[in-house]
Amino acid sequence: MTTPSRKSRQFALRGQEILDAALVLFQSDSWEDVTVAEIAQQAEVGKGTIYKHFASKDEIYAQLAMLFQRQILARFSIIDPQLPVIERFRQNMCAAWEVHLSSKELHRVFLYCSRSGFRSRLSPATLGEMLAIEQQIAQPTHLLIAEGVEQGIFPPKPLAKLLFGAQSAFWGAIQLVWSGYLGDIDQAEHLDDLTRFILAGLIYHDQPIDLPGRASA
Amino acid sequence: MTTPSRKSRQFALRGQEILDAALVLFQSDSWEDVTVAEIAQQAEVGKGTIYKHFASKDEIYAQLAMLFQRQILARFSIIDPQLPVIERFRQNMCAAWEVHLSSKELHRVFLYCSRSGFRSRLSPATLGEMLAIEQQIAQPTHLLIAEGVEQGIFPPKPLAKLLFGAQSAFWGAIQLVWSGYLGDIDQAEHLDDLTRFILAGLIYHDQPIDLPGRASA
DNA sequence: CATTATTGTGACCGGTGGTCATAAAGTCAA
DNA sequence: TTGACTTTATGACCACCGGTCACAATAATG
Repeated sequence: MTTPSRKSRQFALRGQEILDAALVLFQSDSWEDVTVAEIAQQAEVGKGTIYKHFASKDEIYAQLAMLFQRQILARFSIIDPQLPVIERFRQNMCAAWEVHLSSKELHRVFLYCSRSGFRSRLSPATLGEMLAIEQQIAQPTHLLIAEGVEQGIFPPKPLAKLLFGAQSAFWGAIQLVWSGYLGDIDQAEHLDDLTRFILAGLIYHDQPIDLPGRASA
Repeated sequence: MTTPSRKSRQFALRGQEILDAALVLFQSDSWEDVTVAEIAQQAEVGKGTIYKHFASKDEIYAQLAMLFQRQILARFSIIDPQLPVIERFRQNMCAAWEVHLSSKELHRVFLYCSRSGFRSRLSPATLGEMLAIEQQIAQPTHLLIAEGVEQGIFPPKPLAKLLFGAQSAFWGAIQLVWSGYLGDIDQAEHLDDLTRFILAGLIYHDQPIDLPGRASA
């Protein structure tokens, strides 16, 4: 039982090699043009072999995207749960941000797989797997905001509403920064600004109109 | 000069018909699978004709995306410039939101064309055209925030920083809402939440940590 | 070693975006 | 009306892609 029969271990290894080969080719800027045949060549296997390991090219993308998601999850798990809510929130964002920074290839594939156009043509099994991981990723933030509401740091609004804003801003920022529209400010500063923005959006979510004591400026 | 020679007018008309035909087919959920041959059939022209009007299939996507952008621009221009900053900001967001709501097809194509993977394979000419429109779209928000800073409504931070948060949140929200992850709340409520969130993020951008007087809740 | 089960392979297929020689249609001077 | 000439329309054709499958190679079993 602990022995997946030696042969199947080697089989699994081949699968990894194929994913690795794909990732190497995806470093190129024209990564969307990489063909299955090229992946096969890079992995030193026949093209048919690829389809013994993955049902489709999209499945390769999906597996890489899930690898990326699991990296985020792993990065979340090392955050000290004793820290105050705001600090944990900060570290949470920083963790996700860093993972996105850590591998341009995985980041790109992840974004590619996040489009609903991609998901709609994914097999139900793989789609379910992805959604499950995504739920795991969302949970820490979910709990964090709930805790913040309990402690009176965030306004007592429905969780869904608070999450919506925070998620939107983070998600949008990731895409904006990596799309290269804005090249001047560096990444770390972006994260700091984003954190400020999101925390302000959460904390002052119910009182945006009464201006703070700045009208004198 | 005012007469583009009758013939060329009909030629331009054909181009429009092709775009219209494409848009009809893009209503389908599997719109990414629509082929050039199908568009030709829908437009009642030969496939080769399509390539007399558009350099590539991507060019068709791009033209539709730009149509969408021009709709946003038109919607912006009817906002009363006399209104106070915050109200104009609200209407600005509402305008963009409504355009996104108004046509699922155009919205989808627009998102598709926003991916950097798409832009990188676009012809420099068309890309430049798109960027120009995007700059026009961004300008009202840019000016609005600058005005808000002048009036002391928003903190005196660099425009780029304030814009970054606002843009991120809006962009992310659009994608989140339309991806169908969250199905319960209706669109109008989403917009209201988002507006609150963004305004709070802007107004309180520099003082997120000193908690407001709510710790009693 | 023979038998069986599993994994690897590349020739092959349907279909796609894109091209191009040719046909059709329009324009205009005489 | 005609005929020379320019612009627009067309579908057969091409290269290439993702995906399949009959068969070869290899490993496990007895």
